[in-house]
Amino acid sequence: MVYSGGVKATPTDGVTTRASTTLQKAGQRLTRHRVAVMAALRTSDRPVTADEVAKISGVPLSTSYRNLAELCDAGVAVRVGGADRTDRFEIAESLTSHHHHHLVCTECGVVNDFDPSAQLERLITKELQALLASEGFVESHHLFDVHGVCGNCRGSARRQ
Amino acid sequence: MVYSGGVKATPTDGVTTRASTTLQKAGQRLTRHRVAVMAALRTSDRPVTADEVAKISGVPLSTSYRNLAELCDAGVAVRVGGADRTDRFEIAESLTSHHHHHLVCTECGVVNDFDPSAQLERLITKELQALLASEGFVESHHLFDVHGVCGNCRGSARRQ
DNA sequence: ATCAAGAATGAGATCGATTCTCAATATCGA
DNA sequence: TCGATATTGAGAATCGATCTCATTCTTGAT
Repeated sequence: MVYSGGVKATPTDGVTTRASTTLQKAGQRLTRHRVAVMAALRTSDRPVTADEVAKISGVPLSTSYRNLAELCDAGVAVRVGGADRTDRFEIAESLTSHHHHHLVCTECGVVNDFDPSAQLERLITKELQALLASEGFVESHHLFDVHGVCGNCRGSARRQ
Repeated sequence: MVYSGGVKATPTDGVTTRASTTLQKAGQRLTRHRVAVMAALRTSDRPVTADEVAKISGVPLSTSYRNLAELCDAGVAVRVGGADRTDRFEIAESLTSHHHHHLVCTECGVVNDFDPSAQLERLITKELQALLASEGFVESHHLFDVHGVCGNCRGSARRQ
């Protein structure tokens, strides 16, 4: 068994650098595995499962789960719920500066990103202010998820 | 063991009547248990878990799960994902005529309802039209969920 | 560089929500 | 009433996610 934990690795771009900094501020070490997991998250343009991260990054599944949870704790990643029972993860918007929402396919479970208009976001922000104050609720983030059937699944349904 | 399945029960209000009709149109029988499950859903002003439904209605857990799934298939109920791994269920908006969104507490998992403004809904509808067409995605419904910490959990955190 | 204290790892065990199984029982139309 | 079909319920099975713990690595102090 080759043990590869704890090996220091080098970030290679802006988002990764910020992610690394955030991680270390949260008191977590920047190991090769964590960098690999972050890279896996960045590889995809949509939220990925822990299993996918493990396959993409070569990290063992339990480490993938553990590191993803730690990245979420540190605010580097966020957990995205979908239509199936499988959690998906993506880099936090605070690091990518790219606010977006999700198209969730209720057939295959895949989650894709889409961008909201500035107008919609302004209205959402405005509306939430009053609501949250009256409820005593402190928002961490909001999700605007559209559920339905994606083009792929509609195609395969027609072909049957 | 007392077997109580299949006993016909009587709906008592508009929503329940419509739910019953919908269920029967979907080819499912209107048993006492199903009525009890629907009543349990209506009892609460927020989405409830299968376990809660079982406790409220007195229906066994496996039957609660099965009937909730059937109600969802029939379009009488919908499954609401939250911040924990526990599914919650509520009566479909098509039956209650009450469109709403969710405040999801990331501490205790409880989901509460809130009402969006008509303006926000109009904008959402408008925005989705163009998007979905271009993606080949067919919407079944959309979720606008605000995640954060509810007043209760903030209170108990402060008290510690 | 060396050492001790603490962090990370990984294979597999465990957990827990949900689904499945199947014999017993009920429903419903003819 | 009868036969075909649906529902039920207790527990088994499933499976994604978390936990365990011995091993190995990292890091700061010396």
